Amino acid sequence: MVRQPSINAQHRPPLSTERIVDAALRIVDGQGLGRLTMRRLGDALEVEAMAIYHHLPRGKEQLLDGLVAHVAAAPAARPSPADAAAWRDALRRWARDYRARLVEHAGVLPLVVTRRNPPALAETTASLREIMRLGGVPEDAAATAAHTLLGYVVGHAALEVRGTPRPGDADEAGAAASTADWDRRFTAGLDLVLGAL
Amino acid sequence: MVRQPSINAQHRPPLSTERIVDAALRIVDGQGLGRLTMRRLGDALEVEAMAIYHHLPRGKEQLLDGLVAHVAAAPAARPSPADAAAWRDALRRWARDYRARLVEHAGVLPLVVTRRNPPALAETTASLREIMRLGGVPEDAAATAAHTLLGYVVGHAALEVRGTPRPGDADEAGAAASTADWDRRFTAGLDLVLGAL
DNA sequence: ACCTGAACACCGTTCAAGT
DNA sequence: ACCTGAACACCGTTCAAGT
Repeated sequence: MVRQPSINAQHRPPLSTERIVDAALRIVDGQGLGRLTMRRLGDALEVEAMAIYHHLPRGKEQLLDGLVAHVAAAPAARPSPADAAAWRDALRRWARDYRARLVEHAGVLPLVVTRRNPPALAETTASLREIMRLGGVPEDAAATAAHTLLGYVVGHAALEVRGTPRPGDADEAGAAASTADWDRRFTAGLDLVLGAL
Repeated sequence: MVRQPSINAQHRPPLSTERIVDAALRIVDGQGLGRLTMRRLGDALEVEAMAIYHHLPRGKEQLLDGLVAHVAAAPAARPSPADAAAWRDALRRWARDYRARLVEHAGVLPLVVTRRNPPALAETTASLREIMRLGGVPEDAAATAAHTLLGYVVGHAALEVRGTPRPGDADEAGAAASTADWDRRFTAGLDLVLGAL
């Protein structure tokens, strides 16, 4: 029986930034941000924690930046030329998608919401302004609208997370609002905001 | 020369929950949330870290809850009966005050925004609904308005923090938006939202 | 009742060393 | 180039002990 050079080197995909961030996101979604440690992340990847630093030289800071980028990346699907007049519907679709992604990864929300990153934020608002520019909305009205809409979406997602008891806490079936309540509230508020633009 | 029984016991105010939370807030405002540790907090209070647990049995969790309560406490000044018709102005005042407090304590914002606390959130929205109830706004319109407004205020505050480079980072005088820009954006968006209610 | 000191089980990160 | 192992300087928290 021929001895393998290493148990691991054979049937394990090599480490990569993408695999690392994916594993980190899985830990955060499943166990919460507080349980994301370099050592646990190493375990999940079947690697010593220190191997991660070879791919993320800035360490945990860079890992958290990667999580934010993965969740908050703004793929504001630009409307096809034919739809240009329907910019309001395009904004509505974008808002619903963005909110869904934020709430789905509630554990990352504290990072998305407050990590200082002016360039990433500028990119998001720019893509919103582009939708409105194609729809013929004046520049400065579009700039205000972009910040207002993004603020509402991000803020409401935060309220939803804040207003939902942790699974396993008390009063889970008590006075707390249900998912359906939050859906309704988000839609109602979104209609208000879009109507005002 | 008479020996003092203890250097500290004499001229030091006794520890209290309030003093602890105040000192913690000073550390967070001055150095950031990441530098708030029980040991550093003990130093600031001229006490061993372990003494804090006598006043906050739930430890750091309770400390963070205290910070959130201190910053996000919603003193929605209820309008005097004479002002009841001016509920829109009352909401505007409330929104400006709340936003100012959030931005002033930017370091606590990640906690305010996402710490699960349904009762505290319900209290805030209830006080907003009360302002509108006195102004004669129908119940369910007021409920939607309260969530929309609160979502906008919290979300915009988060955008401001996210869009402001840390003091000492690069491009501080570069492409980043100024305080005046953010003030203008907040006011413009607030007018949009209030106009839609 | 209030605080201390030592200890425990963790962290993130460095660095020299292995392959 | 990529990963490991030991080590360092921290964490939050417990517990017995002091006053």
